[in-house]
Amino acid sequence: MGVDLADLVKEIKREVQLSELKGKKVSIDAYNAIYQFLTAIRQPDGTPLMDSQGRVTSHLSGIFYRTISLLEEGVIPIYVFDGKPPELKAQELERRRKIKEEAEKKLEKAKEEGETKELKKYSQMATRLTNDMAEESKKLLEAMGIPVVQAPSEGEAEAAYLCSQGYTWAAASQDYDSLLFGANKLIRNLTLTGKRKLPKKDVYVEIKPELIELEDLLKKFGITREQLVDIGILIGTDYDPDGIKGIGPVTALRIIKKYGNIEKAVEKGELPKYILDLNINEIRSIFLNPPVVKPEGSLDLKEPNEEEIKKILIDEHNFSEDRVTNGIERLIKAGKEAKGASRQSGLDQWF
DNA sequence: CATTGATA
DNA sequence: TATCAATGG
Repeated sequence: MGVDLADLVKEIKREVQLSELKGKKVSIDAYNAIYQFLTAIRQPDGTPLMDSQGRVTSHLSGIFYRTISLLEEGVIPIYVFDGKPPELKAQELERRRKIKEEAEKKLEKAKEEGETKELKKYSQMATRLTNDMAEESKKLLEAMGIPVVQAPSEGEAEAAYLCSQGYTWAAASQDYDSLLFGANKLIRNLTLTGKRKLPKKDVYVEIKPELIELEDLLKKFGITREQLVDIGILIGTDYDPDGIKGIGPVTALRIIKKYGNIEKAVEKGELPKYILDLNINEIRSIFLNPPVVKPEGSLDLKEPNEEEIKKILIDEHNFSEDRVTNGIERLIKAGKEAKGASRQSGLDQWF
């Protein structure tokens, strides 16, 4: 979910060519990416890819092939995994859990009635990202020689930190929260095919990677990051999911620009008093001063462990040997070239 | 979502 | 060689 800044961001976002990212590192919110794979990589009837034991493998397919393709484009992905969520996220997590439960019930019903459309819709809604999936994704990436960072708390916060400290050129996620966490650059729709099907119909639309620069956003609206966070709180974040009733991005922007911050706006009677009970300062702190860690290793590509990749994908999850072997070949070749491109971009010399 | 294979 | 539906696990 995350904060819905679409209406504000649309003013300054721009398309970005994958070629512009050549030789650059990008920190990727792993949960965000994996979840995307789990919902998107499915058969027409909504069934995800599964191994012979019925375990879902859509995420492994997505990670394996997309990572290789990114590397072939010269982009070096750094996957950042979530740690322990902030206490204030409990309500949002509970809300999501309930939605999943409802979706599972509706899915069972759709199964009985054999409604293909409903079946697909609810099986996507019922998608869960388990710990096992995250751990196995991490293992696969490590076997591929791709840098993995374990965040102490929110992965998105860590990915933003890596970007703001220059470890990565940009942070990739579908959520705008990255901007509140301080990522200088956010890339949305970091995909290769550029095709995505619309939720309802079987229509495909062109989806191109887009770049949003924090500085452009703040300049455009004449606000600080602190004020952007206040705007987020009014709209609603994972830590106050409902936001303030009746206040969307435009109103929130107007109010914060006019009064400077939430407290002043409440004081002047522009916002209801109950907002002050929302742990505003704690939410601000989550975005402005989140728990993050310096990456342990070098964030450089390593030699792929061919045997380990094959063990995970072929032996344990029934991937086609031909496809995996071919993928590993591409991976090795692209890895070497990407390293070269990284050296040329000069980004490495900072460290 | 990404790749493959059929089609022209 | 380009396009698109089918397939992947």
